[in-house]
Amino acid sequence: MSNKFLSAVPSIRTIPGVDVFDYAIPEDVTVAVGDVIRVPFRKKELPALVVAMSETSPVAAKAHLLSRPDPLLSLGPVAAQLLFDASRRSFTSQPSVLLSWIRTIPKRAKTIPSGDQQIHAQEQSTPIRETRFRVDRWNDERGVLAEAKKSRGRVLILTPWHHRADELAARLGASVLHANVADGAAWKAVSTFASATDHILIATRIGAWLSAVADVVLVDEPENDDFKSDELSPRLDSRWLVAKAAQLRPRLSVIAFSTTNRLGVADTKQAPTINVALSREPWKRRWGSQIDLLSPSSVMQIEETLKKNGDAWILHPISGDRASLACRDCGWAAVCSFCSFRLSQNGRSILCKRCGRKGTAPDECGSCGGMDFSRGQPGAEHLAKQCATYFQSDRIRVIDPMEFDRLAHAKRTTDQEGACHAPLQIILTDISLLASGVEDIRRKERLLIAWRRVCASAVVLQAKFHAQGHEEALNDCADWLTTVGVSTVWETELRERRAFGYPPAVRLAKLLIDGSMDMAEAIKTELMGVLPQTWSVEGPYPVEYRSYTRVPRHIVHVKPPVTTSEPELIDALNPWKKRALIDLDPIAFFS
DNA sequence: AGCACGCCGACT
DNA sequence: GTCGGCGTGCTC
Repeated sequence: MSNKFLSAVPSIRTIPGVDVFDYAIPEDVTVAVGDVIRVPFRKKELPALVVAMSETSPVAAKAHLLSRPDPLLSLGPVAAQLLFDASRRSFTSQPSVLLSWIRTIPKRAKTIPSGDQQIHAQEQSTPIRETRFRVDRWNDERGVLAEAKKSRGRVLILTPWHHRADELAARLGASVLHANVADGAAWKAVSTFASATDHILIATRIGAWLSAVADVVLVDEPENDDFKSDELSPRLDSRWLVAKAAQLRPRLSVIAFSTTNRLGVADTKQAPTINVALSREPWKRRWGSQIDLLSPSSVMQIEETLKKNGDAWILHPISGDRASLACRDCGWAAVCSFCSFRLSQNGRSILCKRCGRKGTAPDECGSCGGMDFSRGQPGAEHLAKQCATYFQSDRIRVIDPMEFDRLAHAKRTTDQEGACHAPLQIILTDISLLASGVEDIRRKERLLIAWRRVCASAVVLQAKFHAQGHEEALNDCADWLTTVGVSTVWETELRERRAFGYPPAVRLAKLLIDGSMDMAEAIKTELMGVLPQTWSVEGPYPVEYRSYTRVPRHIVHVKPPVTTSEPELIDALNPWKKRALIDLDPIAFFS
């Protein structure tokens, strides 16, 4: 009765350091590294990824015997390596990372027929590795759709938002994977993709790890910071996963599709010029309009469009009724009880835009007892009510940028199906709102990217675009639509970041420490004692806007020289992963 | 004896 | 990070 052993990473949340568990298997059973199996764990059965095989085990005495470890899926050794690297990079345990990849597997999931060898890479000509800059990333003759149809093998398309994934999947007749896909369907998407020879899967960032088994990865808008997870999700960047998979698999093709090149990446002067039918109008103190947020000229343009049986979309980047729930008398602002983000209001209900939790608006100010919450800026709901009363038309809609993106994609599809081309007028209430909620140092970068994204959609929709806002921002934004304009802004931005010591001009790692200032100071002192003299350590900076119920949080900045490699940085910070959440600055995509 | 609660170490 | 084993202490 001789046994051998396999080492597996179970799909479960564990603390850093609890990574791999050994199980005994009969000598004559074959299991491969990268196979997904079920293992007993405590009182449960969990999905697990086989990461190593061995003849002996240091924990042989307590290793359970798996008499029939039938693989449910074979992902190949690269998946195991990618899991290891992703875990190191995110300073979280391998099981926790795997849990974000494979949540639950249906009870009745089929096992792979024994002896059925998976093919993990197609015979391919030279792989493609490039970023393409396009006004219309999807429909361009060398855009996402064309490339997806042309590609052979397993094609993984990554896109930032659910609605885009659904839209793309519908257009390509392909399967889809995102957070709203139910467990059973998600497993089906993953297992079908991993075991198919020719298949297209559209996924949001949660499917980025599948680049471990894909033949071609197409990335829609990798420059988009919305990709980056907030502090509640695993600290993994899908761009990083794709780049790492590409590094591990020389035959993998990766094509990224962008409208704007990222700040600080080598490919300057590549952002395409966007020829949008643009008019601009600076805010005036009193423009005597019937509608709060629209100038008389905007109102007129809408009326003309409606007269021609056209549609008017008012882009107002504040969703809900009010920008935030803030007291007029004392300035107190309601914050989410879970994540402490400022809450926005929509009628009587409140919404946290960071964690998505909903609730009912408080009756009175939590600080002074006042009842007037009108201090926040009017939101889209508020504006929509005014517009409905004034224009008396159902061809007018008030939308935020996310909804705009969704509508733009939907309308493009119906237009292509031969519907009539009614004229479309888009009004942007205030350009600077496109970058609201962004820290100062990155505001211009975000504004430029968001602005170009909106304008590119307007071009694709063949719409007329009217932008309101402060004079200064409006003056600049026309230049941002040109190749030269973007490159000029990026140059000045980089100079500024250099002056203020901000990424991407410097490397920056953030340690988020939950605890008192003293505790954060202590960690800073430790860091300074251990890290090389050439690295600077700054802070701790207290994090504001945290509710009383939560422990205070402090941030320490670690700035190694720009020449420091990623593995060096990871190794240096690794000892602190149990006492701090560690964020490395996002990497450049194929720089 | 039967059960609720909470602490603390182990999970293979 | 959970889970669950086990000790404590309260109730029937």
